[in-house]
Amino acid sequence: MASYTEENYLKALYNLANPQGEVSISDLANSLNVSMPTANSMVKGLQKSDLVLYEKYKPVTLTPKGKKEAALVVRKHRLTEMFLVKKMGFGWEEVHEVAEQIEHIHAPKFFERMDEMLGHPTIDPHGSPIPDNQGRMQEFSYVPLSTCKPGQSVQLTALTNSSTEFLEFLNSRKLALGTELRILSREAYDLSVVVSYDSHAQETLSEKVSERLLVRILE
Amino acid sequence: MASYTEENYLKALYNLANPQGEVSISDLANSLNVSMPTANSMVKGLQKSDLVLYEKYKPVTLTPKGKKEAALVVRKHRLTEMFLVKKMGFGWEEVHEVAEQIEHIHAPKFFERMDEMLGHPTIDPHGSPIPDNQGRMQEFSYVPLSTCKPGQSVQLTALTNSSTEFLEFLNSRKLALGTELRILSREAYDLSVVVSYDSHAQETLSEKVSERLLVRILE
DNA sequence: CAAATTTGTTAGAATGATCTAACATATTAC
DNA sequence: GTAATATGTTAGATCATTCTAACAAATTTG
Repeated sequence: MASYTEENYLKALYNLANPQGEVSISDLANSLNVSMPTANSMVKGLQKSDLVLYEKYKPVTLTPKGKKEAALVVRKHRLTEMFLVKKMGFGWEEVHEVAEQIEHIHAPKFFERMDEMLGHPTIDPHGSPIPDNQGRMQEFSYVPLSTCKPGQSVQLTALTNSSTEFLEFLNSRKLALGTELRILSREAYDLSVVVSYDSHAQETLSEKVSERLLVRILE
Repeated sequence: MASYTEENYLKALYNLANPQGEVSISDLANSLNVSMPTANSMVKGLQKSDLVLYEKYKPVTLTPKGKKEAALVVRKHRLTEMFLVKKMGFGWEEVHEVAEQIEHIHAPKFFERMDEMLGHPTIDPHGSPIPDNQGRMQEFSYVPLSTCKPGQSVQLTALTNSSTEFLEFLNSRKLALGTELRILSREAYDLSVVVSYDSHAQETLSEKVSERLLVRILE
């Protein structure tokens, strides 16, 4: 069984994977705040346990076994976030650190009960999909707000970044998952997007923000 | 801040302490399923952090600082057990293993919310007291079993006499500190008390014995 | 394409938590 | 009050996870 540390490596590999499923040693080291030699030697260990594929000077890939283990950790993380928000009155911006710890608890029944109490949710409070108990993830077709055109109506469904600062920014603008936006215009000079929603008749979102907001196109 | 492992040592010392607060290295090692040299070297480390008092060949004692840290871990453990039973539908017999893990989570708000949702409980599902958020344990007033009334549930908590014979008598009846007793009846002619506990459906304790058993009334 | 930069690897060491073997001290029992 | 037993300590090793320093390969850039 993977250690606490190994679980964190698996999760990072899962989250950092490019469309080919590859992660560089430097991205891995960076994301876990460890040195490259550390990441390198841990990857060799994960390879011995058949959790990753790895060749010198090549990027790392999760094996099916590693991917499933990683997905189950992610499942525990996202179920926990949902539980904290829906059942324990936490704000969505403050659940990440706690979930980072609880995701390593080994107690299937604990997470099964969360799942039942939440009615088997498929997305977490930030709109990220929750893998099922076999580690399978449902597919979504989200697009970044930055790729949408004026005149379109879209619904905010997920985020590519869940940093506290970003969530606090969204709170300050009363933007939440599920909010419906109408795209008024896109400024050519700085690529910012002007939208209206609810009581906000006109709100300008910078390119940086609009790239991180994933939306479902309504019309 | 104490590591996961150190927290387990502190908790064991807290739970194993005799009335003088002392714990032998062998009891400590035994309770944690580690070798004596391991316990010995960990204790030296805890001493460096001012969490225990220790002299070669002498029993170990928690410092006030160590005792407070230990009590806060115990608090998290017992609050968690209560939460699992009352809010998540667990049976009281299956919560221990999960609580052993969750007690090490560092997230004050998580446990504060549990505490609020449970209405600030003072005992856990097994009848053990829950230390407050300053690590203080409520004091219980012990009464002799001989003064209790039929129908009451009590927990054996202390003895007025610790002679070998008395302890051996208690051992022979599988009576230990912490055992919960239900008082079935009191015989008028010899003042003996009939109790049930664990697998002992019915056990008669003489007046002499029941005067020497100090119990905490549970209900 | 050669130089500069980035990325990755090896070697060697440190720390925390654990072990076994061997020895020392305390306690118990005759 | 010795001898036997139980308890405690030291020394030395191992394993997981981490580091820095030095070197090697791959990629980017002029």
